Amino acid sequence: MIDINIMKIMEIDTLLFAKVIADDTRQEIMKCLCCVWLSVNDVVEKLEGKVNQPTVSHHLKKLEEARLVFVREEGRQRFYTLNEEYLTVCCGALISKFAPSYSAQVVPLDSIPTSDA
Amino acid sequence: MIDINIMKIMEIDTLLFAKVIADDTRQEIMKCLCCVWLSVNDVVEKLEGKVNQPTVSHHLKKLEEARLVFVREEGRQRFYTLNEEYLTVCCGALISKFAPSYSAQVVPLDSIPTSDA
DNA sequence: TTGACATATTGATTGACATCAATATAATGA
DNA sequence: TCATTATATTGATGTCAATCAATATGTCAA
Repeated sequence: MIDINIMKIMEIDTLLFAKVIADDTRQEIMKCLCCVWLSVNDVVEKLEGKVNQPTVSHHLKKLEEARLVFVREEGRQRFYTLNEEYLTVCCGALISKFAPSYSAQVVPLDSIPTSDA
Repeated sequence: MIDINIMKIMEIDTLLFAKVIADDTRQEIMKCLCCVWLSVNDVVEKLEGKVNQPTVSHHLKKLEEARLVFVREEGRQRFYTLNEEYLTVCCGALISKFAPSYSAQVVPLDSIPTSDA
């Protein structure tokens, strides 16, 4: 059980995770999507003209590919929300990879999501 | 006491942190510097021709600016090691910012380093 | 002081990617 | 069916950053 989870956290692509969160606009979008479901246009409006719709779609796609958001389709709209749990697991993977001394006290081994999205 | 630490974790620039770790070569260097002190040339050799010395110096500078490595000068050599604690704190800052629901169980509030490097 | 070594800096090149305008696709209502 | 709305895709452009060769800076030994 624990072994499986340790294996899973090892498989996490810390480079992909880092690259996806290493963008200002993307971090702003993540902040918007924390704890709430928003449509693409909701996000565009929340960013108040900083970027326009295709750019937001582009970033949401990146976040989706990195499993950092959940998507729910509803008619012609797509609602997104942040996958806080997976984000936490990725941070745990970073610590487990680069700060093994702090791994034990930090990584929540029993909250790792399964692969079937 | 806890308040001060919470304040500190809030001040952490999660965008800078993400950008610095969002590079393959830099992650390899970080892996090399985990738990050991290495000189610049030691790192160059460990990377076995992947990049050359100026590139390694460049990356080490970035890591130093982001407080992710400690430096010790010794004669004409400079030894580096990964700052595992600060890396852990940065991960905690990410979680506290983007996954507040998981913040409590993950962030090690009492292991935040002081500003005087 | 001079030569060898260790690291940092500079300038040029290149590739990756964020952004936008324009357009395509898809769903809904009249 | 047609117009409208919501989102995605495409192609072009510009910017940033990784990399390297060459060189500078700083340290040690003889």
